Amino acid sequence: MTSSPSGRRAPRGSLSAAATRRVERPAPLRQAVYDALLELIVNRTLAPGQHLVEAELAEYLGVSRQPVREALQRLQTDGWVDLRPAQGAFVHTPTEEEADQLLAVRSVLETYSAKLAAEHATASDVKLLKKLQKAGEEALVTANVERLVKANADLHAAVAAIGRNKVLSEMIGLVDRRVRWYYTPIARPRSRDSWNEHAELVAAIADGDAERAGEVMHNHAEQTRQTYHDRKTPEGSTESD
Amino acid sequence: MTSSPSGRRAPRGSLSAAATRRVERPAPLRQAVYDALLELIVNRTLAPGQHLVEAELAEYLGVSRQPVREALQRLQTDGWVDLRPAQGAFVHTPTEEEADQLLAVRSVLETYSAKLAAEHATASDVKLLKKLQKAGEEALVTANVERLVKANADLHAAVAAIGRNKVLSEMIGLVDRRVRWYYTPIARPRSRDSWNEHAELVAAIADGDAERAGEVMHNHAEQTRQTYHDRKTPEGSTESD
DNA sequence: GAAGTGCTTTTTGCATACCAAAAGCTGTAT
DNA sequence: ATACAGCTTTTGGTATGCAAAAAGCACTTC
Repeated sequence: MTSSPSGRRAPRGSLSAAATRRVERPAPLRQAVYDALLELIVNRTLAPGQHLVEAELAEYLGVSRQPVREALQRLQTDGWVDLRPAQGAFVHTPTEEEADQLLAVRSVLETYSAKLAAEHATASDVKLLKKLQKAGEEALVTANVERLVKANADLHAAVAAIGRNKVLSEMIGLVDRRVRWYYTPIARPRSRDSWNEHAELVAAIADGDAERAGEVMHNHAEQTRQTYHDRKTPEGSTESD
Repeated sequence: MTSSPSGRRAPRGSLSAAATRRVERPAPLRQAVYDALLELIVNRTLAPGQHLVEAELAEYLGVSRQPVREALQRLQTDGWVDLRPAQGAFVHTPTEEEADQLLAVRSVLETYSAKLAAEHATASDVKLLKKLQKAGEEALVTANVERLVKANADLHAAVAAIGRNKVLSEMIGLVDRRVRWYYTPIARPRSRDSWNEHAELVAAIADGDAERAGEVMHNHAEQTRQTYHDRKTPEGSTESD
């Protein structure tokens, strides 16, 4: 029972190099499961409407039902799956209405975020933004959709972080991820305009012009919303990848 | 998909009077536990910082650990408790910074909500608002804090509902509840002003004046925020502004 | 007496097993 | 075929066990 001298925990006393990192997190399994399932949902491996059976997921992921259940419940509160009372989890099927509402909320949150960013941005913040902007424009020329989407997400996240409002950042993170899920399949043609607007946004933030930053972001978000609407009624084409 | 006209919705018996009620919900236990714990937190039975032991809560509530765990995890994602990796749940301790951030987010969400309400309000919507306004003013004369808080919450929720944006409503619900948790203990002196502003808001919505409704709501929220700040600086404070 | 040390206890996190109830499916009798 | 009955699958919850981590305690040592 009390075997081995395995109790050689890190020295409690003079921490010495302890400052570097907090050792290793036990890495809560449910979090890993959550990430895995979210990935599967976002990349359409698990299709909207699909029934997710706990036991299957558990076996597939090599864990027991418990962490799967907990992950599914969190996925529900974040809007990725629907938990029907006695039937289990189904991948959420986004409706047009819901997408529009999400885009609207995103618009107001991001607009505020841009204002805050303009008010708080330091020189190094601006530097980071310009770096991200450049990365985005490079992705633009390679026409790599995945990279573009990521660059876009990174820039928006950076703006939110600069605003120094964690509550806001977190919300934007949640909303944006879902919006991106809906929007990604049709994101192609707007990229160029989008990054021009980003450039304008970065400039406004660099100038510390909150009013203008907010305005630019608002227009940016509304453009996206408009694009979504224009695009959504061609024919039910499932263009995946 | 579900639009198949055949509607094979299991007609087990010809429904008879089934239309009235959806039978009885199986009543998901974790939800009941969630509600119970939230109530205990909000009314300060469980104090901020307190360590919540799964087994204790389970016994206290007469359920097993599992639903308690699930409730605690949802309480975490909603910001009511902190789940420390290997130590369990602690009632969240709100910081001044966080409260302010929450108030700021609430402000922008509510402002948008008011605009939407003004755009969408029907005659019966306005009627409801006026009813709630009246209820609030009655609570005002009785000086019953609890009733006042509830009336306030009801009115804001009604405005959000009128806006017809579910995503927004839900978010406002989450944010407002937390704000109220922080704010309730100091809600006294502003009630009168607050309800005057509510009256103005209702009037603007009734007129369908989105611009004005948004403005009124914005001022209303910012006033609340200001009150919160004024109140929490009794003596020489370290204002980081 | 103070400080550092190991040991025990507590609690979480996950696995496993089991069961009742509900929803879905299937097969059979009429 | 249709309606009914029974079977199967799946959830939601209980109970239990256990490894690992944190906290608390007691004990030794200086």
